[in-house]
Amino acid sequence: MTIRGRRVPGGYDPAAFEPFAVTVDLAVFTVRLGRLHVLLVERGEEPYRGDWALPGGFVRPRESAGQAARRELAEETGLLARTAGALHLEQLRTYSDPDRDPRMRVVSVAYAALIPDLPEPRGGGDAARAQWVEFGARGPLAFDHEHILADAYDRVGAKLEYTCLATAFCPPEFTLGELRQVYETIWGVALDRPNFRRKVLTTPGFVQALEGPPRRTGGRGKPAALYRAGSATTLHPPLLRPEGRNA
Amino acid sequence: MTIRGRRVPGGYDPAAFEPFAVTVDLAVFTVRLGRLHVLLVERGEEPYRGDWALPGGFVRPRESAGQAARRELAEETGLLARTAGALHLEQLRTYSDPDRDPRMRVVSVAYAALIPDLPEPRGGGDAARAQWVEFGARGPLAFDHEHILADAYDRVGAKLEYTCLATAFCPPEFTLGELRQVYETIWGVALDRPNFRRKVLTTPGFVQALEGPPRRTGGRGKPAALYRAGSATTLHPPLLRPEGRNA
DNA sequence: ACCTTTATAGTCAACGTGACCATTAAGTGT
DNA sequence: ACACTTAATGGTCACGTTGACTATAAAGGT
Repeated sequence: MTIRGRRVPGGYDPAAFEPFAVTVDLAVFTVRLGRLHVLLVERGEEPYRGDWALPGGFVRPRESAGQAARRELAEETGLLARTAGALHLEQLRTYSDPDRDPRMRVVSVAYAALIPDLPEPRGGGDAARAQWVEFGARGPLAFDHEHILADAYDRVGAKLEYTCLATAFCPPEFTLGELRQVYETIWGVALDRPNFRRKVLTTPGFVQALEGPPRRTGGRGKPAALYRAGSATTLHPPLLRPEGRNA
Repeated sequence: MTIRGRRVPGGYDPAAFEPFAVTVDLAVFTVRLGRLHVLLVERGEEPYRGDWALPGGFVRPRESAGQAARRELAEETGLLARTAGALHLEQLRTYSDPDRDPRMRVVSVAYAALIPDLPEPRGGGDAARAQWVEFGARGPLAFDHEHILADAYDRVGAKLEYTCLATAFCPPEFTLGELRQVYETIWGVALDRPNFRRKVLTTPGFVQALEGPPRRTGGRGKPAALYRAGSATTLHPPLLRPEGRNA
């Protein structure tokens, strides 16, 4: 069978059905002032006009979902231009409930992104306003974005345990206190300072000490040594969160 | 804007583009005779006619990708009818490279399925033949299925470490030796028998001892006690594979 | 000066794990 | 009948990691 000059699988004609739209949705996280924030846009149209939603948009005919995610993030927030490579972007999973969008059949590939607390987002394009909203302090989100965001949060929390992902929330140079605060903020627990330090420093490749004598203060207290993210990506053994189980 | 009686997002008309097709691809694993096997179908049409491919098919307009995965698995193999709930099905990730299918734009949601070595698959529908093929002993697969299968294998191997997933490969009643063989087969390593036993039995909810005096032999050696899968889904602490790092 | 805050150094016991060894209970081969 | 093989099961022991905790150092605030 041939449709629009392309062969399609026998016995099944996709053009006979109503077309699928494919979108990407982004759960962009950052840690700001010791609190987890999510990047949200305010919807300017129906349905869900005025509600918060995850940034995202349609995948174009000649790009992959990952490319679409990067493009949308740049378009709607201007983040990519400033942070360059200092960005962790990871595919979460795909949401395909037939009724997840009341207008038409939309299959959405969700991504989670982690960035340091440097940039200030700016709204643009379809998204009237893009803002950092504190996680947990927001009304219900449009579509199934509440569900997506919850999944993204679970994934990020879990990946902190066995990967070096936490450094993605930190600027290029950071103190161990800042790194620890990432864990404490996302997990919502207090970690023992000396134990955390020991764990991080004895894990090869997690962080890399900056030799220069420069030290920096976070406000009060003794100045801390500076570190950079190391070359390792996974933690062996993992840094498990205390007591509470994740599932 | 209204298309086919449905409102579509302003400024972007999905019908103006060539439509996306959405498919599911399945990486179905089982452990048979101490070796990992994958369920593959032989392609009956171009492109890749005669090559092996992962079972899968189009997502229909009124079903989710997960429902499509279950339906395709049943249609192409008849597995679901026999194994009922004894099946672990998990979304892997979505593959969306624009050129992954030479015929048209196809976005595929990949799933991994784990089943015990009970059923015998039967080809049907589009799939001429569905067969268990030993993992690693096969020619290149069609499309990007080689890539999908490799990702699925990595995921399964990793999840054995921190979940109770291994029991999904076992029949309802199994011995600790059979459970251990699942790990050894997929990880490709030998595990210390007493240590494995201790780990499994001291992890609450991993397995549940069957009180009846029934014992069973796997051929030679002392008969082993039988167990059922427990209620736990995650392993704390994890059962890490020896030495070699996964990444 | 004294307190608060944070970083850093170190100790100690509990726990989990890997490496072993020993025993039990079946089948196999002579 | 006997030794040999195989696999399950029971147990020990040393080591490494971790959680809890104490102590010291270096900054700012009052």
